[in-house]
Amino acid sequence: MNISTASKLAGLPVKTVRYYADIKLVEAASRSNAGYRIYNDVTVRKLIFIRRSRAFGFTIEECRALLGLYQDKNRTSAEVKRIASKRLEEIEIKQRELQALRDELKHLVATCLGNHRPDCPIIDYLG
Amino acid sequence: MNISTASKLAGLPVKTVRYYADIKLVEAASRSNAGYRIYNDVTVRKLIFIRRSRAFGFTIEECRALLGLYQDKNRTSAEVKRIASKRLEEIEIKQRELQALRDELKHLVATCLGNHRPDCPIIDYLG
DNA sequence: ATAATCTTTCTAGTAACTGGAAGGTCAAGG
DNA sequence: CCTTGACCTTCCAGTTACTAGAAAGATTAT
Repeated sequence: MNISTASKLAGLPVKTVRYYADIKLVEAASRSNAGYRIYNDVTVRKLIFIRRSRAFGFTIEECRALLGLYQDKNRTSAEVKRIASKRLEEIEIKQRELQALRDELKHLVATCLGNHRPDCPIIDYLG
Repeated sequence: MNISTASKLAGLPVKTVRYYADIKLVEAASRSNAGYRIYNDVTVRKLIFIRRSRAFGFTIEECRALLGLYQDKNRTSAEVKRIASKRLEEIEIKQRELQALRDELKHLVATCLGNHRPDCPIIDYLG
């Protein structure tokens, strides 16, 4: 399987697939005579795992840890839960920040007349 | 006023103050005989404006636009409102994404026993 | 005079890719 | 056999918004 096939199966851009091998997040693919990368199902499965972990906002380093656990048959679910809980907490903090931001900005936008005059509560607030 | 004083008044790190001049977000400060940057209140005011705009998540380029409007006595509040509304919409999109993510991750974390055994619904889901 | 605390410039690193150039390979059609 | 187009390779640079650190000069306090 060439890189573009693997990339389609994994749902990742070709460049990203190469990149993940460059940073050793997945093992380097073997090569054809011409030097083309050859992919197998196991690596594709890992790429999918990474894509989904990334979609959850796990950093590459967290993905590396999760991937280690994914492959480690001696892992404990407690380890996995710890990483996921940490991420969950980060998400919830971000949510509260965004909510505060939104409320304030929404208020400003609502107050601004948005007409041809220069008076603007948004600018007044920021300045 | 030296850079560290300006930096304290603006609530920004010294490095950041220099950086904002490097990218011409604010005008370059004048210099003392020894080559030290000398700051005035007007620039400090702009730095504060930028800091607050950044805290709202406006990008540097958006700050540049807002700063232009901030200084432009012929601006219309409609222009400002447009930029702020766009940012508001981005925030709300991000909020919906985060909410979906949180719900899913929270469910996974709740389902995971988090014990010494390897069985883990989080890993199962990701893989 | 000396030490501590500024300040300067410069380079390079961060996260996680992405874009593009220059060139080699492969399969299909004429 | 040749060409065309789609693939593949490597390498370098750019993105965002700073931040870290080094080497060296200036200022201030004791």
